[in-house]
Amino acid sequence: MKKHQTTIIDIAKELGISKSTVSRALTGHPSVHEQTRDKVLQLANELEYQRNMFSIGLMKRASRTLGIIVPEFSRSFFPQLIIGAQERAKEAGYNLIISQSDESYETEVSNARVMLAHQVDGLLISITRETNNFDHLKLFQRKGIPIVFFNRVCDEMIVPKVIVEDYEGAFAAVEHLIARGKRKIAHLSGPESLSICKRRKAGYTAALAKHNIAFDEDLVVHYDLAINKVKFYINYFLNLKERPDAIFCINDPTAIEAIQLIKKTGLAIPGDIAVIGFSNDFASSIIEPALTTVEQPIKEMGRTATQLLLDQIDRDVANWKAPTVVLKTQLIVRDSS
Amino acid sequence: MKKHQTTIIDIAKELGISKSTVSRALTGHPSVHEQTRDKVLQLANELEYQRNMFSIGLMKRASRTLGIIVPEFSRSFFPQLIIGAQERAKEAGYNLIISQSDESYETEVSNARVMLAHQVDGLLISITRETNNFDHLKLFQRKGIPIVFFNRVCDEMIVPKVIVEDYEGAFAAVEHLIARGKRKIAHLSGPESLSICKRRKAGYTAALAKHNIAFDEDLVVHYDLAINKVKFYINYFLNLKERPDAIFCINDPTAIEAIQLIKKTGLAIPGDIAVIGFSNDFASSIIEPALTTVEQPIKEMGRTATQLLLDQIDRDVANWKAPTVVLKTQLIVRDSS
DNA sequence: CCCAAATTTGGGAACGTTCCCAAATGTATT
DNA sequence: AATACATTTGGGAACGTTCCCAAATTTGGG
Repeated sequence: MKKHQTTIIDIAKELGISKSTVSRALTGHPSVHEQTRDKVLQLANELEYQRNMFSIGLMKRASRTLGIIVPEFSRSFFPQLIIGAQERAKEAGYNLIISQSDESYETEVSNARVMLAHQVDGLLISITRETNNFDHLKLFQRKGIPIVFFNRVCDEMIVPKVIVEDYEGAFAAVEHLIARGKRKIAHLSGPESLSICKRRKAGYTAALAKHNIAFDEDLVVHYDLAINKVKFYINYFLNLKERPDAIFCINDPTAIEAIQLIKKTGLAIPGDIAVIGFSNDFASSIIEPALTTVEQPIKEMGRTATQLLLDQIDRDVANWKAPTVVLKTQLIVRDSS
Repeated sequence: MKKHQTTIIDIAKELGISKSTVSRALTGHPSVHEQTRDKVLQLANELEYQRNMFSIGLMKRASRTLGIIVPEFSRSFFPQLIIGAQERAKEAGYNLIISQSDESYETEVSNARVMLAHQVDGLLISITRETNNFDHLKLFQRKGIPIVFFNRVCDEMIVPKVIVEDYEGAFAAVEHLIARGKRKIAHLSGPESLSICKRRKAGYTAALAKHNIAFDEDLVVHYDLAINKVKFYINYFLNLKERPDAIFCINDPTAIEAIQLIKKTGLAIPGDIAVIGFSNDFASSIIEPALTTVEQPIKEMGRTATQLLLDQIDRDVANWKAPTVVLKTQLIVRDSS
């Protein structure tokens, strides 16, 4: 099935010169006669010559390939982020291998192995909601392959990270709810292990404190981000003796689900209950009432993370302070609050 | 920066055996003494040995990697499809390299080159709305690398294809509108070059014919799928002397945009104008009124396309009839019709 | 016209693995 | 004990490229 691939040796033989010269001509090495170069280039083109990544990779011990592992694909957040990462990688002459861990720790570990097998020059990763053990990533460090975390980061590893102003965004969202007269503000958060959840919760708490609203433990619940479980927690809120008058949700898909559930009960949004999300997904402007949310620069996050990775690859200094870049967020006020 | 990678030679030296034996132990070759195998496996594990894809690829002239090129990432359709493809690839022990052409012909060509450079064993592709020249894909055929088209296929190339019942789906959608009493049914289609558009339009035309409704050329327009241009064509429809009483849109994002625009004018959906989409995206059930649409088995399409590709890779018979698999569609009736 | 310097080319090792063939070792059969 | 045969191992070529060093060729200045 697979035909013979034309190699530099084919070209060399055909032109009666050595493979070294062909190689030089093809890679644009300066010390090769112009006529020779032209002949080589033309013949290469004619024979549809294609450089063999394997032999090059073997020689250079580098693949000019970056890997990215994201937890999921089904909402718009990560695909958008990947576009940004891919753009930057391409600009720098790198390819990007994409894989998704499906929110499963095991798949993440397996994906990491694949990345290793593909000899990626660096890894971008946003961990799953389950990931508590980071051995598979520390392995990269031991092998000297740089890593950058984005969005969902690992606090215990000292590597560059890109996050957004989760704290500030959450703070602004909750303060906005307070300004709207809401006082019993609930927070439907994600897994406590995820740092984004911790930071958003901290912003929520701080906003309440600033306005002298007592923190009520019953009004904060954590769930595992499985979209079909939103119903359970919304029902819990709605059936509390003192029903909350606003819900700050950990992300937009959760908030959208919440809005749909609340609407079914006949309660008015935002009159009876206001809802706020986080991330400004595409669907958020479509639902009625349109969702108030905290916008984050998604594509930018992909680009920045990739840049930090490239920085590490170029650098050969071992000990430099791994930066944590924090990108701005912005509150988008719509009809749900 | 990059540390020394442990190789089979390191292991061989350490154990005082030959690299051949190590290789055999690692690949599970039967003719190696059990004790030797165990020793090798244990040391490999200890040294965090990782097989080098480059040398293996070089030897075997196969990468056990498939490539997939999709036109875009921003809506849920292609990401979902990729999940299906990735599942099937993984099951078969293949990795998947993903890239998106951003609806640009040039990027598609460039992506194809990257796939070639990565020595993919096969390529899955859905072409951009611009692609009219297929030289970059015929090159794969000449090199003996199998291709499978899905969703947006190329008619002139004889390779396996996976599509859905576009004709039947469109037929059912239009017939449903007619059953609802609609008679002036418009069709907002995509680029005429795309076969899906041709087929859906044929279904539309046939449904009209079956019910003795005259085909009105003014009621069919083609556009390039740039979402910000929907406005122009919807306005065109609304300002016709004989305003249509239904619009069959080429896909869900278009239909969603249409609904939003029509709502702004104060016209009732579906009373004044019914709207139907195609594909059943996530956002379609969220918008109000919820969108009636033709559901297609997206993940299944990804799986099937991958299977067809694997079939070709395994097969060494040169001339076999390239199959075109047609997957079922199903009309989902909601509130917009 | 010759020598030195600059330009251009060729030869061959190296990258890490697989795989074939031959060699070595072990086991059974007569 | 000798032969045949099965099991296990080692040696080395091959995959396609890069890169170093040396060889060949051209160029230029005196």
